[in-house]
Amino acid sequence: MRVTRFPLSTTRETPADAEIVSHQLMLRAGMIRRLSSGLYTWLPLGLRVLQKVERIVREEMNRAGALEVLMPAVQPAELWQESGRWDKYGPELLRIKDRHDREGCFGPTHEEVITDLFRREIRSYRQLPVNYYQIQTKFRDEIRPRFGVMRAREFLMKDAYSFHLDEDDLRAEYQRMHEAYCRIFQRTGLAFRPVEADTGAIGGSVSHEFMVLADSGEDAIAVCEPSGYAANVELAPALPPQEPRPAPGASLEEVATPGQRTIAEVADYLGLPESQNLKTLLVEGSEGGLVALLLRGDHELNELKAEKHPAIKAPLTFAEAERVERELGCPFGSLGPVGLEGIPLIADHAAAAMADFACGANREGYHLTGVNWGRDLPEPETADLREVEAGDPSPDGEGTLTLRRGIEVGHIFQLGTTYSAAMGASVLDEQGQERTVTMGCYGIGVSRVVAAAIEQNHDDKGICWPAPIAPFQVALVAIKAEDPAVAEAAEALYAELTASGIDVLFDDRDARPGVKFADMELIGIPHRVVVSPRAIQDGSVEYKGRRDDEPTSVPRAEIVTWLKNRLT
RNA sequence: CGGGGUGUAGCUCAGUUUGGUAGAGCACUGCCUUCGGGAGGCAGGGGCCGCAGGUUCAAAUCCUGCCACCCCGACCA
Repeated sequence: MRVTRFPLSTTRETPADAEIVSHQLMLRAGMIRRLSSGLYTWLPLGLRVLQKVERIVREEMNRAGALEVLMPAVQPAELWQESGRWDKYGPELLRIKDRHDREGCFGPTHEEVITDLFRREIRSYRQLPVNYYQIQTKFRDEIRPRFGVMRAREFLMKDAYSFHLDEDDLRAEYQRMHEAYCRIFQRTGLAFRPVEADTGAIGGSVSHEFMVLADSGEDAIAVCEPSGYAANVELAPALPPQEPRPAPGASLEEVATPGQRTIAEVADYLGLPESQNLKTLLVEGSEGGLVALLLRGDHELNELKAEKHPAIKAPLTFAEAERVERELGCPFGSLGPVGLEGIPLIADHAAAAMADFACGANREGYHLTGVNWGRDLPEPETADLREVEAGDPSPDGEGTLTLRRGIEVGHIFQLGTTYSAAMGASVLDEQGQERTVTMGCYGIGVSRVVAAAIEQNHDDKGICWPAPIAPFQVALVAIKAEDPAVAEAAEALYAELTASGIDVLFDDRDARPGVKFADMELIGIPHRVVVSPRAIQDGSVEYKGRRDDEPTSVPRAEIVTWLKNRLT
């Protein structure tokens, strides 16, 4: 491809509203353009990368035995009513009406459609297992789209759905998909990590996310390097403290703490560490009353853990300040578990292990100190409620956790029978008995992979594409192209490289060298070859890898082999 | 949905306080010079100053309403 036939539309200046580096570089390199909030056009350069990722995904899914289909992006409401998600799914679901007033939606995911397809097409256990996938545009009406294609409303996703007669077969397929995903992300050249994950709204039991490690990632993950344990922090269990609770040493006292509300303020005022303060959070219970959640002052509530507790209403809802004032007569900052009549207490394991602690006195401007479980108030019910922290023991008992950030590029689920049961997807088994099938589902955010790759591979000059997903393999730059000898040499080399199957971007523009170099580096082409008068003189060309510091002189006769050795 | 902010050339932004002929840099077009790290000169093209009302002799600028976008939070997962 010649640059004179492939407008680059690179910019030197960084667009003002792009926050993260991948978004900035995708705009500056001319890969994408925003049409509207969360909606992006892929320009030719960006599309090339997107399609490379798509191709790797497709090849590995096919290799793993999955079958490609293509389902409609627009789906009828009936199917969603059948699965029960028409009412459950929030405003993220873009609902639409056609001219006949029939309701439908633009698909954010395709469990319903695929389950419907399955029940119409597959009759016998002998046709199982089967795994259908598609690569297709999804729409989720994100409340706050941001970071370019990283969290867009419309995006390209590979989604796969497998069907099985029993759980064992599902687990085997799940494992195969797990391996296929590892191959896919390895091939894209990304540093990634599979982590245990929550199943969320999709439902199901077992689930893993594939995280590309990046500081800009929106998810936090807990990792234990020695043992290999890795999980999304929202899921990672915090183990109860090993040491037994110290015996009470102080007596209960009420002290005035005027104006002190937050844990930090109270701890500072009382001269105690935050870990000696008890944090009391009031949330709505599943029966309509309030429930008090108790945490050590320096710990954070894990909302997902909380809302999975049977006594707590899901989604987690904090008590309103007004209601607390009315029912308890004090503000949030003065809440404590002592004497909270009629409100169940649930203490985090670490909170239950505290002794001689401080907490609110349920009276504005006062706190209690020297509080002890079992003496000043009953032993509480305990649960794992807190967010894990760096340095916590790993849940598998080996080593300690570190926290890292990641970008979720893939998510696989063992769904079970949630959809097949609701929608009557079954087959006849060996005995001629009708059996509800069990399902798995497997997603990859294809467009997000592109952004994640940039987050992980860039420098101050621009993108440094991993070779397998680079828009072009080689940049060929002619310097002093108006010199007939240079033009001729560059044309000849371009023809030769193209003929040997190398994907070349030939910068044949009448531009200064600095402009060409800067553009080729910004758009991140992995290999660069320069043809110049000075090199022609001694029968060589100049080679430089995108991450190399210095160029290398390579004999003209050897450059094609030289490149091929580096392309693989 | 709540709070904050911004809308002026394709992009990055001045100009708004104090009303008086719409600007700069980059990008774009032409010519000349230059040519191994985003060149220089000259000459150009490009604007419903987000939209709609209002005040005024006169509005990018003041007033009212609306819209869009961005950030933080909540929501969603």
